[in-house]
Amino acid sequence: MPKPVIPEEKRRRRRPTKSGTVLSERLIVDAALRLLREHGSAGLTARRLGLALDADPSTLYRYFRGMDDLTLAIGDALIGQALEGWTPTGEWCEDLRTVGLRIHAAYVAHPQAAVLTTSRVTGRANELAADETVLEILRGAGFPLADIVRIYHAFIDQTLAFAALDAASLALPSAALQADEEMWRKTYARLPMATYPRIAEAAPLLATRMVTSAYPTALEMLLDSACRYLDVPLRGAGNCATSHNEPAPANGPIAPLS
Amino acid sequence: MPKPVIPEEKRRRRRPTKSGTVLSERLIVDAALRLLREHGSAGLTARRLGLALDADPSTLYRYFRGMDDLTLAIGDALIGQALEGWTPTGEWCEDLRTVGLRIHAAYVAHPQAAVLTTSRVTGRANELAADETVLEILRGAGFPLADIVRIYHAFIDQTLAFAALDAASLALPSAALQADEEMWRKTYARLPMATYPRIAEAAPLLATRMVTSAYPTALEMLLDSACRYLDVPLRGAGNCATSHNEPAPANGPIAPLS
DNA sequence: CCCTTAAGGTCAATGGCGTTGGCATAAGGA
DNA sequence: TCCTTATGCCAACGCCATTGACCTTAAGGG
Repeated sequence: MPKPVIPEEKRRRRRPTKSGTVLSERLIVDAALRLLREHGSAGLTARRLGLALDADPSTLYRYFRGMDDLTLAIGDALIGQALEGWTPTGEWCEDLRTVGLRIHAAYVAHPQAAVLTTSRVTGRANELAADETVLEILRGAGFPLADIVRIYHAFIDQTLAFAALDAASLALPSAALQADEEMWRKTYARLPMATYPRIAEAAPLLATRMVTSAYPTALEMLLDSACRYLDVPLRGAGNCATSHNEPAPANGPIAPLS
Repeated sequence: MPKPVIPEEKRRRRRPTKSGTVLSERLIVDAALRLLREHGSAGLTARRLGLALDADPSTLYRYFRGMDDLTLAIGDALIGQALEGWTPTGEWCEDLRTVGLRIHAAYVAHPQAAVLTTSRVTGRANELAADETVLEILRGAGFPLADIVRIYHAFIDQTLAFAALDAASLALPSAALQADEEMWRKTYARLPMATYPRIAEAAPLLATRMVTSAYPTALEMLLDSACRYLDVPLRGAGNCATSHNEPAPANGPIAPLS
């Protein structure tokens, strides 16, 4: 067992644990999700997981290379849930909206798990299926390939990015979460009009809006831009005063600015 | 020291550490940023920080309530860097673009630190100043207050969300990072046309695009939607087939869907 | 139906982590 | 110069992930 690679699902299930249950990847992932919900995103520990499964912590290393490998398996499960049972209607705008909201909702439904997995790229089946779906929807809308890829990129990363952000808020220990929410009601609401005039005048609206997710709004703006672009590919009159013909001018690399 | 609240910046600096240096919040935060860059986002530990400062780990608790408090201070520093030295031009669209790209860049320049702080709300001075700035820009554009708040919310959360997502990629151990990038070139590029036709046809474009940040594209689409909305507040003909009059219809709460 | 074999459990130990209580000492006001 | 106390240090506690050695028992051939 120094570094004995873990056998795949082709394992001939063998010994039950001392309490009688027979382990499996599925069983472990489910237990992990339960632990995450109950103890927070930092509450998934090998010891606790062993305790929850009535098995020794070291047993987990028969199923996963380490805790990181386990989190990838958890992420795969979440993606799978997102589009489970959904079928496209053919209305590209509606379909894109639904897919976005579903993926976002699936992650946000398991915030503590989402925090650990949102930014990981697994290349597994469920992830591929989701990508294929989005590309297919955009193709059906009639975009040229270059625009399909541009919009796909913005759409999927925006969805994952908001999922991660919103999940992170929800995954905070409840004390910190309440503190954050009350920040908008108390701190921000009582800022002096003299030094923070714009925050002060917007405070009531901010207090109600900032405690919700901005994803629906941002998604709608993205869809809006794509819709209008389908009619008028290049920006006509009445746009931003600044001039640039490409809707997505320069995509910098993710960038080691140091 | 059971729970001896930490005195504020009104501390009369006193003893130097045994190696002669006199500690300060600034010094500690800088050292923390250095550690994060060198050892990754999980590499900031009290022990290592103590080592880097030639001070006992427990000394840090004279300056911060705990490691969490320290991360908030780090986040504050990042926000401060983002808008340092910038002044608005008066062109709202350009200003909004610049502010967005600057905040995004500031976080992405310290990916390992950004991972820890992007989703936290501190309510400190630098954060407040940034919020005030964005609201002021939108007000100057002529939006009514309700729209100011709507767009502000989408803009700031989108910026932070992408910053977090992109930072998370960069903060991965370099081995995992290369693996992710090659995933698009190898795994995705060689998927069978039969089962994944859309991915297959888009593969070359995906390979070059997916390894960059989608933030510039998404930001441009948001600005595009806002710009056009300023001219035509309610959606006219030629929009999405699905009907809804509000650009941002239902903002769900961040949502315990359980 | 028994016997071998190795898969898959358990145990114990290692080294790292955040955090805290007690103690020592030097800085700065008097 | 002396006293107070802010601020540093030390040692210890109870977590954590991971690993190597050992043991138990089910699987599957004979």
